[in-house]
Amino acid sequence: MAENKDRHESEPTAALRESSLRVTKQRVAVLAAVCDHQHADTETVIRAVREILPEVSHQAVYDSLHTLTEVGLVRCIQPSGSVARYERRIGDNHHHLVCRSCNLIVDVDCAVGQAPCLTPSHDAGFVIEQAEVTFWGLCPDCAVSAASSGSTEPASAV
Amino acid sequence: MAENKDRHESEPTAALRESSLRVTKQRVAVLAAVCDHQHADTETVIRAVREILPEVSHQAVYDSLHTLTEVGLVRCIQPSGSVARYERRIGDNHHHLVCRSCNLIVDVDCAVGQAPCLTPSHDAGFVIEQAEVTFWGLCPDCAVSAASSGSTEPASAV
DNA sequence: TTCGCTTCCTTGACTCATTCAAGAAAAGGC
DNA sequence: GCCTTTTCTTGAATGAGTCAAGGAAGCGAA
Repeated sequence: MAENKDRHESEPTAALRESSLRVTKQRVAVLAAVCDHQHADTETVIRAVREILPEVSHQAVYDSLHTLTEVGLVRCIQPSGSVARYERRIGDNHHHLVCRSCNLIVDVDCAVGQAPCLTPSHDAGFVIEQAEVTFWGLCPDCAVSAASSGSTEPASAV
Repeated sequence: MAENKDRHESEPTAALRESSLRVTKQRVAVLAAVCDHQHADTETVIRAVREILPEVSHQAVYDSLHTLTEVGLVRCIQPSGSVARYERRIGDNHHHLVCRSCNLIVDVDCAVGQAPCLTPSHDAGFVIEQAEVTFWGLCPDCAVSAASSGSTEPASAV
């Protein structure tokens, strides 16, 4: 228990200090929760944090997530039709596969090296900072279900 | 006025019929509004529709937008942190430039021909149907403001 | 043109993620 | 340990979007 907690706290604590943020147990817990639950939505983060700090307010979690996003310790992604989701993997240029059926999100490395699709055919005069690529489709499980049920609809069971 | 209205109604009407949808004045007006206001959010569409049909309900606009999206007459996009936005240009494989400062959205053609970034380095077993690419940056106006104010912050004036 | 079935629209209430605001509590430099 | 500043708690509010029921309109057939 204790060693588990220590393992979780040491890295987030160091990360907070490196970013010149005050180290509060709420922030440490939020950062650890995002580490443990990749692509978690805010509600999942709140539940995870409350396993360690039962009395934490949802506002503290929202504030922490915003602050951590601002300094770049976590990244916020929001596929169409989804609430905000957070991930700890940052800095590398990776993108996301999203399952249309079960909403599973999976990381994928960039297809074309470091700066993948960072070159639109015509940039309309924009100064481009970042390319965000989302692949929509069916995850392996849902694809199998759809195939075995003989249609592209997600299968209910069997 | 009248000819303007006719010009707007004839194309949407035909499009609705081709998609086997009932032609209602609400749907015609919604489709025309999306044509006239590329990347409009729902509120903008409602306002535009009410210039023609002052009594239209917001629910009718929501329903129409959903139906039109379902049959593929319009496309719904939702950049992170933005509400749903709709566009009439569909079928081609184009992507979007979004200005971080003023939220302007501009279409860009696909960088790599027809199926641009449709090949992630590792597909994790997903059956991929579509790649959605969003380029984040600064539009020409905001880039100029930022440069002339000597920082990357959006300039307030001057 | 009228009839009748089906789909669509209006009305009004509701959900839920997210934000706002004010005061209490905690972090961290001295 | 003290004091200032930042952060957290509490509680209410906002706003995009959804749900549900009944009335209205589209459109194919007669």
